[in-house]
Amino acid sequence: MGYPYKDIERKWQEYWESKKTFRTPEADTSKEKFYVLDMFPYPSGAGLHVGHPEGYTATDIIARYKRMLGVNVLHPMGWDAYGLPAEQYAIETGTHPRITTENNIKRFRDQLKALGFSYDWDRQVDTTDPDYYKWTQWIFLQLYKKGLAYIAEVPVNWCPALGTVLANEEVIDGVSERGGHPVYRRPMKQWMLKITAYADRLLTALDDLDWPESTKEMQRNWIGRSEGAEVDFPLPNSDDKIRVFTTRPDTLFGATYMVLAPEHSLVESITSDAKRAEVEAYIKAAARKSDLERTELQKTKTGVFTGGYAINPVNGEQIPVWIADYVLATYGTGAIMAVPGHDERDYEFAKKFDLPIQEVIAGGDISEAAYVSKDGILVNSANDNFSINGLKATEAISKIIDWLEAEGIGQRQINYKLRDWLFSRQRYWGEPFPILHGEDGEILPVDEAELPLSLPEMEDYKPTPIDDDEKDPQPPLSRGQDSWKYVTINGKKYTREFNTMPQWAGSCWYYLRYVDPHNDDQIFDPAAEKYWMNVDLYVGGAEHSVLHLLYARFWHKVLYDIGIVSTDEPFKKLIHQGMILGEMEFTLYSDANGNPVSLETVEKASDYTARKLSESDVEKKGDGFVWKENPAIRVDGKAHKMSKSRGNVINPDDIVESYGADSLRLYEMFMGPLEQQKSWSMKGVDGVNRFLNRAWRLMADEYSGKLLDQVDDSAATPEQLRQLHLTIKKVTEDIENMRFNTAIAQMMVFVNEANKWTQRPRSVMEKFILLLSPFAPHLCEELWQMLGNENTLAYEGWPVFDEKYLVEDSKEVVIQINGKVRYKLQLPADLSREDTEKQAMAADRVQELIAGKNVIKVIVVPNKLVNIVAR
RNA sequence: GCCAGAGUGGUGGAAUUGGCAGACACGCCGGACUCAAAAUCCGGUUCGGGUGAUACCGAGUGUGGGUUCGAGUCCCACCUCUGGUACCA
Repeated sequence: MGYPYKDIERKWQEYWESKKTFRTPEADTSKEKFYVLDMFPYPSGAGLHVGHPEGYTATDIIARYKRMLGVNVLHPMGWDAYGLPAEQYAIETGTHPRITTENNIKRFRDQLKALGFSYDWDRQVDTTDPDYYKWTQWIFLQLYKKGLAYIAEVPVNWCPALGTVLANEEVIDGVSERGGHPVYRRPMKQWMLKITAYADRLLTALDDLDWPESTKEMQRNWIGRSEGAEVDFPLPNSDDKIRVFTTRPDTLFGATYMVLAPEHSLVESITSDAKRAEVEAYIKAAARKSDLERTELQKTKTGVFTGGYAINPVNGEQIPVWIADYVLATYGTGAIMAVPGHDERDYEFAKKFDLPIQEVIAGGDISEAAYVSKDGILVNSANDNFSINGLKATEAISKIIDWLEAEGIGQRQINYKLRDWLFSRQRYWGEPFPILHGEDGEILPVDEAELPLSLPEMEDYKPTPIDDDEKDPQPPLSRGQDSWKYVTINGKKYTREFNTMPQWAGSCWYYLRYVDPHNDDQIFDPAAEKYWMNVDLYVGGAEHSVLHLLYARFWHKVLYDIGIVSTDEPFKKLIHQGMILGEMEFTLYSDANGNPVSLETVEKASDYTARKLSESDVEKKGDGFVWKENPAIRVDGKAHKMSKSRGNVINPDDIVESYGADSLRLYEMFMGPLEQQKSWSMKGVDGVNRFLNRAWRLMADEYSGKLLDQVDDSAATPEQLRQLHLTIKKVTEDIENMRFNTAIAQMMVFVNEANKWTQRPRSVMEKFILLLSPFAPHLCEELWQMLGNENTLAYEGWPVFDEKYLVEDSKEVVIQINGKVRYKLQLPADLSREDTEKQAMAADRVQELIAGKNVIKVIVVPNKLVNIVAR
């Protein structure tokens, strides 16, 4: 039933492919360009998910629209193909990850082609292709040469289950982002990238980006700039000092004790003999905790006294030094001055261990809780030659820093939460580092001419299980063939680096390779880069708000500094498509005896049995839903994330099969605003499919596909032109603003109107087809051809809106009395303010409504409304 | 806790300079076509009054206040939800 979408879609996909309709035009500086980019997918074995076509359809509409405006469009697609699943599959089955990856890529590409996206497939990139990762390795060498890549023995996030270390950004709530395995801290020798050198630039450049505010804010928080001071606390009987970082040096007089991170280098020397056993036990226990345990146990503070003291430099008091794991070794100096009166964490710690609490800011009550404020006045903050008493915090901060600097015991300091990027992984399926290690510890970069450095062939891809805490685990590449592992240069023996790069490496710069993807001699032709960059529109999921988008910006800035790219930032405008949830589900809970219970009583769903209800079993009541059989019982109504275990996954292939690609595209755009989270509805797919059928039947016979007699060369009526131009205006504006749902709504209005016409002028219908074509390209190409056009419509001029067709002789003017609509009047268009008021007041109905009242005021908005204020 | 965003019919959502709340679609109800069903077409559909049917009246955009001739839209306070983040000194 319905229009023959299957034949049409196959036909046009073959046409576009064989004619290379969407080949990217050559860089031509005399022509405007538009670079519209999707976040390239990881080609997983599960195939395409309905979330993918959401963003891809949006960018495809923009790309097709821009082409019709005569703009040169770059609209590419590729594969972020390194990653754990292919490797894990290889470990289980022995299939080489390259094979798995190739198969998955083929499947993904077929699925994307079946959706009619206008990608230039000749420009596809694949991060696992040696022709591509050659240049990923090349960029790494540039980073190394700039001193931005270094090896360091650092505390890392070690994930035993994955057999690899992870970047801070890949650890969420103490478990790995992929797989949710526990993560432990341990020191290891690893490659690091000095992203911290770019912290300030990464932060300030955010202000000028046309990005979602939430994403910019997340990056700001992640970079975490804070201004303050470093202050030295001398130790008695020693030349050592404990240096702390604080954002509140104004509270220095309130520092009554100090805390070091358990890993701090001074812990050993400061600890008294009497406390040594206790301190060592605490350090060991802290090291053993996973980040997850550390996070979970954060409610209660732990720590031990070292037996040592330090001297508060502003008042000479000896204060005790503790160690506690609430102080992080990786932030600031790994040590803090504790001001329990004015910091919640220090307050809690001081209460628990009965440490003194000193008030230095008046205005709060520190007998119950810390008073954390910058509004109070400083008290108890003076020594023999210095005082900040009576000042507000902001003034006191700068005054005391000046004093500290003059005395040589402290200075202004800016700190960032951002850490250097841990860049090596103990995995097989990743880019090998182009680095050689001499036996004497020499680090020798591989000559650029020898790139790409390919992965060695191996049979066993398993990560090495950690055998003891002392030795660093050896990555899989250490088990490669000797011919790969060992290199002799000028008689000197070298061993290759056995770590591989993280998955983020390839995605840090793929958007640059698209401008010139087959260049063997250089990373890309600078002229092509200059023409196509920046990316004008970048669409992808919000889950990449920090990781990918921060790393890519970092690499881009480095490439800019060494003159490889011409812009400081890669992505001018960024949009996140909202997640698509499964269909709305209603759940009724029953207790152990099988009696249905109301939602309020269900605390842990596991104690109750859940039963799915259909929409017809429930009824809306108040904020929620109740069970129709017993309206006293509230049921849970919610849309959930699509997941295999929940069984609510929608496969795009099935939708294409039973409704066609155009319906899927249109539905995903019609669901609601692109950025918003939405839940799937099969009924909604029916709706847009019905619309496409109606559009088809305006022009073509449903079954034979022949052009209808009503479509002819007759002259368009003013009403037809009005409807058409209304639609041109609305659709054009909505595409520009990426409001696809309302653009589609307007086209539905047009189809409903046109359905009533007995004659449908070809000139009008052609324009409508062009408007619809970015959304439903297959259907429109077919109709376009049926109307007698020979070529693809992909490069036809976009219909131009003309105001003159919308001019009306008369306008409906709303008459309000005291702000309420009471009457409507048809008045000549562009009537003056005075005449509008005169006509409105003259109307019989208006006189009737204001009879017996005093007219106090009349507000007139010409062509629109008259509000009569009467008492 | 903190940061960001959002609360509109039975449902998804419209209403971007304050000016007819509910476009468009789903669902539902009624009708046409049909032996029947599907598909399709036509009409109705915020809620509550009111009417034979219109007309008409009242209420209504999370809650409470405010500004205004006029508030979904602006201001203040609060509630709920979604996403992010969490000992960052």
